[in-house]
Amino acid sequence: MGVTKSDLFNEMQNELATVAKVLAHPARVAIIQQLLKSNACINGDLVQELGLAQATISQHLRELKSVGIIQGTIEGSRISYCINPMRWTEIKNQFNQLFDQYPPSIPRDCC
Amino acid sequence: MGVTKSDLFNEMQNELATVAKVLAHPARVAIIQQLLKSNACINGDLVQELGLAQATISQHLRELKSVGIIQGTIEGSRISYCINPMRWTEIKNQFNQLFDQYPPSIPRDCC
DNA sequence: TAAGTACATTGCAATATTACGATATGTTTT
DNA sequence: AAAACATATCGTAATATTGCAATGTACTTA
Repeated sequence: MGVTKSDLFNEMQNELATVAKVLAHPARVAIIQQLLKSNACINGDLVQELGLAQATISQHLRELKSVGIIQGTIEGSRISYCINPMRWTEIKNQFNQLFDQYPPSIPRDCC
Repeated sequence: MGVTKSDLFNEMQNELATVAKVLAHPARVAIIQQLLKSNACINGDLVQELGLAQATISQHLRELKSVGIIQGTIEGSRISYCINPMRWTEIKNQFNQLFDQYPPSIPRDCC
């Protein structure tokens, strides 16, 4: 196996899981935080900052791009990465839609 | 490989990634939503609700428990699962600490 | 245009995840 | 105590992820 049965779940559940998967690696969290921190848009200086090989960083960047949370613009021979503001807000809201479901308005008697 | 170099990253990054990994499966999102929805604390009725085998659900429950987001209490021969309120808030805050870093107070000129 | 720089992609080895049948453990009912 | 439940754990097959060296692609500078 090793393959998720995504047809069993609704779109919200699958989408949230997909985004969470992208955040589910410390290198990718670190990359995001670098982009947040750096005044100028950081590119492959990430290879210096984090201690991973260039190929590995590139792979992580691709996954971050795959859910649209970051975007890259070609800047001569370099590539400038940064947060995609629209998508950032969307993702933030997606998570908060889940997180704000608790505590429920009607109290529960459980546990 | 297949093994994350977690020593390269700080605690916040590793912890957020660990929690995100637990949310990174639609079945686990679905389980959480069932626990949120059900007035009484749902147990292995989850096997009925979601279309997965009992062993699979049990495995997902264990992962949710591993980060403390849910807790189970033995109720006779059954087990009653529910959200752990403290941990829920902690996790919500962890994510929002990241999410609220954007947009930055000082505007950026990038992209 | 050749050499250098920056980044992406490919290919591969090590490890992790997903799913489930089978089985173990513990509880309740008969 | 035996049978019937409820849940956890084990073992295993299929697939996914992580990391990197090697290589490809594209721009820049000499």
